[in-house]
This record gives sequence, structure tokens and C-alpha cells, in this order.
Amino acid sequence: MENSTGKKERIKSIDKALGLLEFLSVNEQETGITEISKNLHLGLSTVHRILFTLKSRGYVIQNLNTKKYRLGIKLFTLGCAVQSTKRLVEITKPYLKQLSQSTNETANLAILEGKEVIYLDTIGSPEILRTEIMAGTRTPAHCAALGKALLAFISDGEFKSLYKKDEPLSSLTSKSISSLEELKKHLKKVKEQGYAVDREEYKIGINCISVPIFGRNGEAIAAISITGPASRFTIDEMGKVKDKLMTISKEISNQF
Amino acid sequence: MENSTGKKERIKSIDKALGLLEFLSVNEQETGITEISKNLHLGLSTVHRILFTLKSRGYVIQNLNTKKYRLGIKLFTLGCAVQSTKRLVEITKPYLKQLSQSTNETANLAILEGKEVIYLDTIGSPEILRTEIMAGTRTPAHCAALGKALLAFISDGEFKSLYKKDEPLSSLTSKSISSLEELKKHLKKVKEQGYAVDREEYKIGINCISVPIFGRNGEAIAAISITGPASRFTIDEMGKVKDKLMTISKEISNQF
DNA sequence: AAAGGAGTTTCCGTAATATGGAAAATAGCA
DNA sequence: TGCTATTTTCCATATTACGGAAACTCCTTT
Repeated sequence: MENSTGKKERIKSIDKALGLLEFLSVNEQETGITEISKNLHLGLSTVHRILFTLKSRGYVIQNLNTKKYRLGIKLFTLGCAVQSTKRLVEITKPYLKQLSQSTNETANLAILEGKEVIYLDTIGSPEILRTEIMAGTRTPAHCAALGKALLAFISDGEFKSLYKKDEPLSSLTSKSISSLEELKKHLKKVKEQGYAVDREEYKIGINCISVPIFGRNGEAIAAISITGPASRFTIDEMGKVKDKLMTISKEISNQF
Repeated sequence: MENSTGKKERIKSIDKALGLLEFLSVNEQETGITEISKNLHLGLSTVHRILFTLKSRGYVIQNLNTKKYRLGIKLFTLGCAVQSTKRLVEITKPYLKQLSQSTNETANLAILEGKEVIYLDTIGSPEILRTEIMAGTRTPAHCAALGKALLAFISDGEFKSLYKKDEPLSSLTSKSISSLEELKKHLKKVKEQGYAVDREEYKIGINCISVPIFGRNGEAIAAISITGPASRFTIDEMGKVKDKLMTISKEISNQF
């Protein structure tokens, strides 16, 4: 009965193990076998054996007191080795540092994955009131300057395959873009001006301005941004850093 | 024939998949199926099926031109979610930033895993001549100030299980500690003074000073350090930052 | 253009493997 | 001490992953 649908076969035990890792990554706390078993609909012994395998290689760690499991450092090491992000972070870091220093705000680097933006690196503002984002964070692309800067430069075909007709857009704040039409219009403008602005669309009280970074072939491979509290990082302030951001973006793009 | 030795059984396909990921992480470049198959002694179709499974979940990416594979962003995301490192980085980052700014050198955070030190976070010096280390890097513990700061505070039992009698120590430079006796003596001193110094033991031209961070139970859970070019970051300079480092270490330790 | 070659992908029968249920062990709590 | 909730181990069985070889793709060479 294998291959009954057109789909190619994946190795089930690997699939389960990866699902388990992902479950642990979402579940912030240590998790026991029973709980995992219930959530993933796998037998107790199956979960146990998978965890044993993962544990013996350092992908999960077992708290010997509670017997529960959490992600292990091996994953951190592997994550740091991902070549594509490594190169991006390496090249971009000095520029982010410079931006953060000259603006006193937080500077970020992110890429687009599907309809989500993934933060690869951030240099936090030295101010006490600051916007903190952790590397690795994912957010809906249409609610963030970074996401809009990236979405604006993907092909029409790609865009259509991501956002199906009349699909409702999740709103993170009352100011988030909520309809596909609105998004399209907005992205057109972003493409024209070369940068994207987010005025409390991601979170009330936070503004952000972002420009994409282009690869050899003209594709937008990542984006950098500056975020700050709306009270301090006003539209005016964003206007002031706009040119600097665009200059830096070109400098970075030249290295790809 | 299962379980013939006392060892518990791991799930082989998962084991293979993890081995494959690790192979890709060491192999900096994109790698083809044949090469992987040869190195890991697995059949071509096996490698292909494993990669297909990993690919469909974003753990590896296939370059459609060359057909070759590399690690995918999913691993980066997972790596960022590892709870233990996340917390450490979060709490330590502002202190590292402060240290780097006040010294103009690079500040690092690392943990001990086995006989290796893993860098969790680094804030680079603004100087042009600077020591750059990437997060995720692993180095032999006995050759780095960070490692020595951590080794000095593990229990005798742990130390003995790590460094078997008469085991030769790898030397990264001519100044590296090369005998177990020497290391023991050195660590005793580190424990007394509460900080570790590395004078070109890790790399010629680089000096480093490090102090451990202690958890609730008094265990050394991580270490922070400042590194710089030996020409600029001299013994004198290290002496000057010593106290600041130790104060900060206490402040951080109080949060665990 | 056509043939050759190196690599990837698919197919298939078979042997090995992972599976889940249940028992055993362990820990936590009343 | 006994009871409950979990984790861990064991086992027979059916499912699953396996590797060899064929098919296919994409370059390179002549």
C-alpha cells in the first residue's frame, strides 16, 4: 500500500523524531513522555525510544530529577552551523552595530520564510526603554516592516502562492494591515520607495523601518531594520535614518 | 539478536538522520548524495530518502541547480529555542555589551560541554584589529581562559572522568598547557583567584581573561570573558578589567 | 549532435526494524 | 505504607526501511 497517493515516502521514525523536537521547541517547559505521547499521538514506548535516541546524541536533555525532557545544546551548535544564516550574520553584524550605535535604537536582521519573518540577529539599543527581539523569533510577515520590505520584492507568482485569494490576514494590532488588497497596495508603495515602515502594526508602541538586502541575482535575500518605541522613534526620526539604511543596504548587497 | 550487549537500542534511522545532519554541519559546503553515502557508509537510496525526509521539514535545503544539500533554517530556529542557552544569553547580553564597550574589546559567553567550550554569544570589539569568534564555535577547554575558568570549578570526580590519566592534551599553540599535571596545577590557581587568564594559549597574538558564572547550587554554569590582541590587551590591561569582570559575574550569578 | 559519464532519483522484494500493548520499575503523595 | 501517575523495559508481530539496480538528468567531451 505504500506510495498510494502520489506523495513520495518519508521515513516515519525520522519524521516522528523531528516532530518531537519541534514540539519541545514550542513547549517552552520541560515535558514528560506521557504529555508528548498524548500530543503527538504516539505510543509511550515509541516516544521513550525516540527520546532515548535523541538524548544519546545530545539533541535533548533529560532532567534527572523530574525525568522530563527539553532541547539539548547540540541543536544550538547545529543551528549556528547553518551556512546560509551564518554568512548573512557575519557580514551584516558590523553594520547592525553601527546602526544601533548611531541611532541608539535596536537594529535587526531577518529573512523571509513562507509568510513569516525570522529574526537572525539583533543588536539591542543601549536605552533602558528599548525594543528587545530574540534571534530565532518568527512573526507574520505582513505585520512587520521587515516582512513588508521582503514581501515587496518577491515575484507576483510567489506572492500569489503564499497569500491565497480572500485569505484573512491575522492582525497583531488594530493598525495591522488586515486585507489582502490593502497589503498589495502597501507593498507596491514599498517597492517604489525601496523601504518599508511599520507604525505600531506589529505591536502598539513600537515603530520600525526596514530595507531589503539584495543578492547577486537581484533577489531580496534578507532585510535589516531599526526598531524603537513609538514615543522616541517617531516618523521624523525614521525619516532621518532612511537614507543611511538604504546606503548600508547597498553596501551589504554588494557583498553577495 | 537485539540487545545482545547491555546497551539499550536506539532507533537506527533516526541515528542515521542525526549523523547526516552533523556531517553536513562539519562539511562547510554543499554536499551531494554520493559523497554523503561514501562518508557515512550508507546506501545511496537510504541517504536520498533520509534527505528527502529532512528536506520536507526544512532541516536541509537542496540547491536545485547543483542538486546538493546544506543545512536548512529550521535548525537555526530550533537552535534558538534551546531553553538553557536562551536564558543565559538573554540575561548575560547587556553585561557583555557593557564590558565590550568599556574595554573596547570582544566579550564572550560560553559553557562547558565535555572537554570543549561552546561559545554561546559574543559582542565584538569596535576596533579594526579585533578577535572575532562566532557563536556556536567549539574549542578544547584546556586551551582557553573560558575553558579553564569552567574546568577549575567542576568536581574532582568529573574532572577525572573527563581527563583520563596520562592523556595527552592537544596543543593549539606553543604556549598551550600540554600536560595533565600542569593543567591541574593551573586550575588550582584559577580556583583560588577566581578568574582564569590565557596568554596566547589559544592562538598566538590573542590574550583572554575569564570568570565563571555560578548557579543557585554553586555550580559553574557558564563563563564570560574578554579577549583581545596581545599587543593591545596586555597583562596590564587584563589586570585592570579583572575586578569589573568579577563584579559582573556576581551580578549575573545572582540571577540564577 | 551524439555519446559518455557522474550524479541523482525511483522501484521493488526481502530482511530487518520499529511498533504498541502490557508488565515492571520508579517516584511522588496522602 | 499503600496508592497513583509516570517512566522504563520486554516481546511478538506487522510494518518499514533497506540496498541493489534500473531509470533518469544534467554536464562534459568529442
